[in-house]
Order: sequence, then C-alpha cells, then structure tokens
Amino acid sequence: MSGFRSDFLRILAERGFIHQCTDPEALDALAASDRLVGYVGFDCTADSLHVGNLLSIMMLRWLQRTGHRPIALVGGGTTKVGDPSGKDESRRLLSEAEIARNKKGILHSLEKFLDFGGGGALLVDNADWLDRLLYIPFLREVGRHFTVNRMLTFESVRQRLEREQPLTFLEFNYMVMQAYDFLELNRRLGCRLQMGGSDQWGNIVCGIELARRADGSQLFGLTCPLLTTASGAKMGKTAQGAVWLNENRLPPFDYWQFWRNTEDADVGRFLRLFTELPLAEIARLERLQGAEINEAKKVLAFEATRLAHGEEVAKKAAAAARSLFEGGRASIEALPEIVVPRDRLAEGVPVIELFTLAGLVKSRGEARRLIRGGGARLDDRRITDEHLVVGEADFDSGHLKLSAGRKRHVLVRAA
RNA sequence: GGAGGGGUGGCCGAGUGGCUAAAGGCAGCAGACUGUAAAUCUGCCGGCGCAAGCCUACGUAGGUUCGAAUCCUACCCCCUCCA
Repeated sequence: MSGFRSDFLRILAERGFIHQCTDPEALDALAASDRLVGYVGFDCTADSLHVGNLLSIMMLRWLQRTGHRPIALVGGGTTKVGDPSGKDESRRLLSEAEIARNKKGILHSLEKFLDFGGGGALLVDNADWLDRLLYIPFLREVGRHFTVNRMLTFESVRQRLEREQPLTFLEFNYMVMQAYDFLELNRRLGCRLQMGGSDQWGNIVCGIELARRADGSQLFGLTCPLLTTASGAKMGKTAQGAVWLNENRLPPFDYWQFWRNTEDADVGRFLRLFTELPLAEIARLERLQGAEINEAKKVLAFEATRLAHGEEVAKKAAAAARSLFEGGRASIEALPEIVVPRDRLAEGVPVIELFTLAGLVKSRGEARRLIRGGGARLDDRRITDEHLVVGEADFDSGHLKLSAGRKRHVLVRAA
C-alpha cells in the first residue's frame, strides 16, 4: 500500500491513518495531479470536538498541508436527525439554539488545526441544503437511487433490527442524508473525497454510489481505524468523560497530561498519528526503552498540545508539569485555577469545600474520603484533618495549590 | 390473541418481608511499588453530616404491613415460546 505517488496518500499510509479506501490507485492519481477537495463530517452534538475526532481532523490537516482543500462539514441538518451508527439507542434531538452554539464551538476546535483563510479550508453546514429540501422532489431525485433491500444490509441498521430495538424512520434516513451531503458537496465545490472513522464506511460508500447513479461521477472514500489504547480501552475517554479539544471544556494542562500518560505500547503509534514529527525522529523516540520512553511521551504531549492549543500554551503546560513532577521552581501558572474572593477567605473556607469548588471531587463526601485515604494535599503537604479550614493567612503568596493524588492539581487564587 | 420469564446502583449481576445503601465482578478514585507507563497489592466507591442520624434509590403509580427491592393491584417497557 505504500507505493503511493501522491504526498497525501503516501503520508497517510506511512503514518497509519488508512483503514479502508475505495479505488486507491485512482484516488492516488487524482491527488498526484490535481488539487483535491475532501471533507469530513462532524456531528453537532457538543460545543467542542474531542480526541475521538482527532484522527479525522489530522487527515484534513494533512490534506491541506499537501496542497489540497479540506472541508469540514458540520451536521447542523443531520444533527436534527441523529446517526444510528453504533448507537444502540436513539440520540436525543437538539434544539436550533443548541445546534448554533455547538457549531461555534466546533469551529473553534477546528481553527487550531486548519487554515480557514481565503481559498483554504472551508466550513460548511449541511442545514444549508437539507433544510430546504422538498419531500417529493427529493424522493424523485435521490430516493429512487436507494433500495431498501440494500439499506437493510448496513451494519448500523442490521444491529438495531437484530436486537429488535426500534429504529425510527427518521434515523433510517440518516444515511440517505449523509449520502446526499456528499453529492451536494461534489456539485457545489467539486469535492471528490470523504473521510471519516471506520464506522462511517457504510455511509460514505452510500454517497459514492449515489453520485455515480445520479451524476455519473466517481467519488472516493477513505476511513481511518477505530482507535483503542493498547489495553483495549476506547481512545479519548477518561473518567471525566471525553478529552475535549476546547480549553473551556478541558484545561490545556489536563490535555497535556492526557498525552503524557499514554501507555508505553501506544507511544510510537500516537506520535505518528497525532504529531507531525518526521518519521525518522519518531522511530528514534520509539526505540527508547524503560524510563527513557518518558522523554518520548513528553514530546508527544508537547506536540499534541501545540497543535490543539498553540506553542505558548504547550510550553506552559510542559513547564507546569516539570515543576510539579520533577521538582524545580514553581512554574504553576498553567495549572487550572479557580478564584475565591478575599472576603470569603477572611471568614475561612473548609478545605472540603475548596476541593469541591475546584472540581477535584464531585461531592463533599468524596472530598472527605479523599482526605481519609491520604490523597489530598495543600501546597504539597498531605491533609490529615478533614475539618481543616483555610483562611487568608494561607494565601501569603496569593495562591494555594490543591492536589488530589499525584496528578490532579488546581490552583486557588485569592481575589 | 394465548402461555411463561424479566425490568436492581455508571455497566454486568446476586438478592424473594427486618441482619439491605443492597453480595460479587467490571469501570472509577486514592494509597503502596514504579518511570506521571503497564502489571500487582491495599483502601474507598449514593447525598448531607464530626457523629448519631437523616434523606434519596431496586420500571411507574397506588396498596398490605410495626417494617417492602422483596407481598398485592393497576399501568409501562423488554425477552422467550405458541397462534
């Protein structure tokens, strides 16, 4: 598979992005000779993208870097329907206002990775065409190219039917709409390629078939593997939920930490997928053994954070981690922080409450347990008294560091 | 339409009148060991409370009882077999 002539496919193949691809030779020839337009769809269910979307985002980024044009499609229209893929239950429907807010957040995520400047990447919303469709004309133009027989064979549909879980007609239409998106993007913007996770294969192929039947044009599909960690856990999920790309959802320091705590066995693979370091450099890092592999993890954390949050922020996160874990001066400015008014401090605030405010624990009871278990620290001193009250006197330096375990820290600032 | 089985904490899954905030497992959190890894071991793991205790919770709504996840009634949902 590595005999690709185009930079785009060669890089994706070398770095491990390619799971399945329709007609790779023809796509390669196209990418080698022309400016290719390709897209990925993101659904609109949250106001930030997360690490689970990162493979797709990186594919778009490489598309742009190798001289082609990436399109990010947000599913403002399809989100009103809900994708049955892989879900065993229907998604809840979102209101227009929620969708608008989510779109803004998604653009914020993407802007870090793609250049939306003139002639560059494009952000489109399929609501622009889906909202205006008329039922009868749509059925006549598009619906006639789909057979229900074929639709029933798709994995997402079959699963629902086999488990005898309800699949509404609304959801059943999801693949038709996604297929139509591809057709529409091809007609409007000359888009020839759709990429996505391997779970999107069926939907993508649907679009390719539709375009062939409706317009006689050849479109292409490319999917990336579904990522799991070496231990088999789903990539990008932690205890607190998804690993978000937007800083308002997840502090950059925590993002950095997420990558820093990668399992040994995943380091090489992740460096290839989630950074843009040269492969030779990655090969060198990957060969590090024992404790030395920590160097590779720091590089991974820095590079990944740089892409998502910028170089300055990545440096701060790295510095904060260094001071936290490797001693050295207090360079803790990148830690997540909360602000407590001075007059409240004057009255005295129970530590238990501080931990709850900082979001390090979910309830006061959990804070107590943390203290009893010896996992709570205040400026690196273990807290032994769960009734401890923090007052203004504890804030000579203007801030106080709360720690839950070795890895989770929040800075409390007096204001 | 008929017969039977079932809905329990984030998930799986025991529990058939008080000893049940509910066994066990998974996931999670913390501690120890390490390399901020993995594996292992220990503790914790509904909310409020210093505690005693109070509140919330075993599909939903009622009822029986001193006392119900457990018994009764109705309803909703799911599964298996038959027509």
